[in-house]
Amino acid sequence: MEGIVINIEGEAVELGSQGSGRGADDIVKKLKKISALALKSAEGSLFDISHITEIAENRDGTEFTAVTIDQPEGLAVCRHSTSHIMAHAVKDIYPGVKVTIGPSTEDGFYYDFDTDTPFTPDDLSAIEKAMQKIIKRNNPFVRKTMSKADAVKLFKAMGEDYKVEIIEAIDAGEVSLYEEGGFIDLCRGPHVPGTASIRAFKLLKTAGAYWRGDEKNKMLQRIYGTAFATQEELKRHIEFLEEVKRRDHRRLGRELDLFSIHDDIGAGLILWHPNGAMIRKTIEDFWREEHLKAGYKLLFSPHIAKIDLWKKSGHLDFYKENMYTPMDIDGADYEIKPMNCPFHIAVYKSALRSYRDLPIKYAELGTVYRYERSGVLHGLLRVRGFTQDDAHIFCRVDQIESEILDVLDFTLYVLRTFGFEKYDVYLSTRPDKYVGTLSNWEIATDALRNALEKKGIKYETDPGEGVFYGPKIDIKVKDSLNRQWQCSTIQVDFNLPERFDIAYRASDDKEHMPIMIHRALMGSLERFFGILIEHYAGAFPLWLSPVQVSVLTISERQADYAKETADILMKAGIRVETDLGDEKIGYKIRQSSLKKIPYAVLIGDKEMELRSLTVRKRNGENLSFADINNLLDFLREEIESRR
RNA sequence: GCCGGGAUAGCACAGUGGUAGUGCAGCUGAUUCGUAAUCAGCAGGUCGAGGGUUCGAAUCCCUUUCCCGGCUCCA
Repeated sequence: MEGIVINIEGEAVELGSQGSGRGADDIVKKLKKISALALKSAEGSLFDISHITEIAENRDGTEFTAVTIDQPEGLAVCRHSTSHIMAHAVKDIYPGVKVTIGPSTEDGFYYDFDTDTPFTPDDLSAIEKAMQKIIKRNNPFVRKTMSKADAVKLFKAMGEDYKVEIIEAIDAGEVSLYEEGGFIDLCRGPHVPGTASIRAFKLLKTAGAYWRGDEKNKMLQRIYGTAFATQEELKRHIEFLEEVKRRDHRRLGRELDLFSIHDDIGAGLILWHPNGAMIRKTIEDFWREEHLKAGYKLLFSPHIAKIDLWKKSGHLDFYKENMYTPMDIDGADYEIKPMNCPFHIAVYKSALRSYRDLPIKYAELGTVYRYERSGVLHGLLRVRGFTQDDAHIFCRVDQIESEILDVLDFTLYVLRTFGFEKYDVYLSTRPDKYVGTLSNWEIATDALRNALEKKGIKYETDPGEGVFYGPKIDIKVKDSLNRQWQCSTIQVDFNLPERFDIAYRASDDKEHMPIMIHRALMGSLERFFGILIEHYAGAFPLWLSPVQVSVLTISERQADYAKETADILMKAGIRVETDLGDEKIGYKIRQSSLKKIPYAVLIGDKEMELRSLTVRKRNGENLSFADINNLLDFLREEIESRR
């Protein structure tokens, strides 16, 4: 065990055996003092603190760092251990339950159990109490190893069939077990030194989950929970979850009268109410304007097409489960469209194209219908009928990179306009099953990568995650709560040009096949709208607000003057509403605030006399304007800047 | 699709076999008020839909539609 160095809060401590360095017990003591949860090797693997001597024996010459709960890995270890404690508590209370797996997740942990009687919310608090007791006892987590055969025997004897199945699938001679207060679980580890290392946790909800995520397997009962370094952080997380609830677009959609979904119309089908429709109209106007500026041509295409089109496009082969059953029209089968691409190709094919025409960029707000399983529908975020902000760029291979560069700029500009400043970018490369030539894949993937690098955009590569027809770039925006949403996608396509045999005449006087780039910036208007509602918590910036200004009177004396004022604003293109009733001004302001109208113009005798305007911002701040033209200039400036 | 929970007035909810309720919103009247809820009165329901059990069903049973939480995180 020569040369083992453990970094403890910046101090390098050498682990020695006889004479040199510090003894293992001594180091463990030191580690416990700083509440270290695990040790991390130079290459990033994690180990138990109690395992320190074994580490030393097996891993000479390696450097380790103490990991505490303040590091992401430490928090993950803590959550994983909490899931074990939960399983322990569940087994204590319900001995017949079989345990399966219980990993840590991005913001907590879960454990899946096989039980005939699902857990209720009352069960959760009982389990929590049992967990508190286990934590209080500070049982040490003890790591053991045994041969696969012995482990199988052990878990078979315990009746833990799932563990047996897991062990049998493990590709190693030995497996590790963790024991804590008599509860033994198969686990790779590492774990916190003792149960008292868990300081703040909460069980959150129960859910059904298939064994190994496969719907052919048995449905298990999952319990979700989370754990944090301190009660304070746990409290903050719970407040965050409440904030998420407050911003729920389905709730705000009803409160602000933006959209609705009806049983008798159908699941996953959206009605846009006047307020929502106004926002959509504003988004669409912006979208069209910017596309024209960026050199796109706008298209409209029908909602249905003959089934042969979908056979030719290949959708019937690879997209069938998302398509509705065809309808018979005069003896021919028609399909409702799940995508817009075949129509855009038909427009491309409607004339002979020269290399000089390329790139040709067609854009359409195309409404498509896709079958989604009933259980996955979710407000505006997962629907069955939606409008894609779709575009197809037909270009030569040598144009791919510059087109991608343009699309990236365009995408980020559009996302920024909607207040999305932060995003993560992913480059997905060739999967195992693919169409097109290897050289084309290489050219296209390089083009995407070069474009990202030229822009200096940080990205992650997802190897093999591309679509079968070409590589792609996905952009996932982060909203104001730092939640990630995928909206934008840029995909190269070798498949459709070939299937539809599209061509252009090149300078060599021969026919060549163009490459297609599919791209969507917002993805689907419905989904994007849902994300926007949550991002802004319903308080849209002025340019998007369905009602921009409310005109409120102090008493009914000012009604006529208020009407005049509102009329001037309306004629100037401001979306305005009035509240001239006999309620008190406090009530009217409350109503205006609840509707999240950006500005309220308050009109009393004073304003009427001086012809000045008092304006209350949504946040309570007061502004005053000498006359209505000053207010108009102010509003116009804010609308144009799209702040 | 599957597991669990749910559907009661426009909205949020209470009501476990015996005459359907509360708050907000709505309507009417009073009030005319200066920065987030003035007061009073009135009206509003095939208790998601269909079937069954019962003297009697919002309530119990079956079917069905829709909604909600999940179903990638691999010991």
